Amino acid sequence: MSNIRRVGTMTAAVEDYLKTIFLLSTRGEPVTTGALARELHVSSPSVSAMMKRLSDGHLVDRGTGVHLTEQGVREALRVVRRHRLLETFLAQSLGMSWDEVHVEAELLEHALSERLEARIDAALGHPTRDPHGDPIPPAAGAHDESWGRPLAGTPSGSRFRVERVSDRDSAALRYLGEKGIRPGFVLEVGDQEPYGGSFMVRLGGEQIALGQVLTHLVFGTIIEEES
Amino acid sequence: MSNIRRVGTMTAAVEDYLKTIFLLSTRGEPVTTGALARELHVSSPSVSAMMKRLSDGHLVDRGTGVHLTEQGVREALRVVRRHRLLETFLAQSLGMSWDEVHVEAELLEHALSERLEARIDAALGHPTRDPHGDPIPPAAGAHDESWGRPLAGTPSGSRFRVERVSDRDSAALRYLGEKGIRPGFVLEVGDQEPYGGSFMVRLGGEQIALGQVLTHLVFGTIIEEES
DNA sequence: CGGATGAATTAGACATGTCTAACATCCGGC
DNA sequence: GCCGGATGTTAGACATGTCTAATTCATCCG
Ligand SMILES: [Mn+2]
Ligand SMILES: [Mn+2]
Ligand SMILES: [Mn+2]
Ligand SMILES: [Mn+2]
Repeated sequence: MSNIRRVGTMTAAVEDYLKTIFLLSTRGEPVTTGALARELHVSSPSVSAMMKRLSDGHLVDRGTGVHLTEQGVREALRVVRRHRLLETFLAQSLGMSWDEVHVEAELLEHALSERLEARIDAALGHPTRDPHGDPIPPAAGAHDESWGRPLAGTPSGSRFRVERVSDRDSAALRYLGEKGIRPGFVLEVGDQEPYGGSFMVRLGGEQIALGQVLTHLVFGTIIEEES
Repeated sequence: MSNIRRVGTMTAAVEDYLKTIFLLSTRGEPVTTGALARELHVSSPSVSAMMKRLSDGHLVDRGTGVHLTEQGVREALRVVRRHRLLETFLAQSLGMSWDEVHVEAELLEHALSERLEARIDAALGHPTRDPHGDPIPPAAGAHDESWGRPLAGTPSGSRFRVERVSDRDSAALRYLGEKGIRPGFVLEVGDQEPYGGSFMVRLGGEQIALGQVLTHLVFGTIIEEES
């Protein structure tokens, strides 16, 4: 009856699996039973069972690890699009902070009709990035999910433009947001303090010390010095 | 895993059953297995099974028909509140027409967190009526769900203020909306054409003929002539 | 009073999605 | 070449929510 399913076999669970497979693989991480179980907070037998279902439904192929089929990618992109559009909407139109929107979007993404998706997209002026800098897949056409390089390991003295910040860790997001580290801002990279200490960066005259964990959540590019 | 459930036993299905029981009973209709099956588009054994579960969970009592317990009413009101807040939001903030919002809200109502509910409520300025004139239950405190009287049977010559329009029939809503029949407007009631013909009303100088079905979807009060 | 009718429940099945416990398999190190 | 540990799958169970078919039960009518 009035369930949260849409076309054919697309349930909230299937959508979350597809999305997670997509994100893991575009991050270059191996897509294994274990990785999916960890990521989705389910047991590995649950993942095994779901992979069987997705495979039967021609949404994934199984060789070494799991790979989305063309149709699987298409469905995954639809979910990712809804997720990121919703995050953008919640932040922009309802004033939610960037560390709150992910959890909300995680639920709403499964209940968003195509019509409402189009309305939100239009109301926002067809945005291409969500509040964390994640690219929003277009309704139709190609999508580029490249991550740039992590802030970790950036050589001292370079200038680093922040492009994306991982939205997984809400507390870290809040912390980074307070420090002003958001997509679009440029950091002057300083030294890594010895023995796994803080990573020093400068933003608008302010000196900021970032713990190891944080430098692996911030992605962007090194700006070539225009001499 | 990331399911659409919230506290304890509250699933989308349970929420829809509670809401439907609440609406049937406040409309004064008998709340029977058959009525619920019809209303929710499920078989009667499905309803029987769910009534057993709700009864075990102390959400309903079963004597002649089904009755919500105090806790059942509380939960039902929470769902109705979310539904109507969402309808109001979709209409007001996203420009959806009043015949589109019900279907959307039917899905979203199960995925709305308390936090987001509060945001939407605040953004709208704590509205008390949804686009169809249905009262929005407050987050806490008493709620009045009275329906007024149907337009059908209103004596010729009286003035009738439209207060609520049933949101069940989308096509009828669109039609009524085009004619300008919305909550807040006052109709001058004319004659019922013979043999089950149209019901004639006048709105802002315009003569409108309403079919039988429509006059049972419009509710309001007769205005006492201020002489 | 007995049968037809209709409403509700019971019985039994299935799909989805999860779990734990047990088993299989692979791979690196010795 | 075998062995232990990690990784993954199978087996079996359970909760939720739905269905169809069969049964029960009350009621109404002749
Ligand atoms: Mn999700
Ligand atoms: Mn994001
Ligand atoms: Mn619903
Ligand atoms: Mn409504």
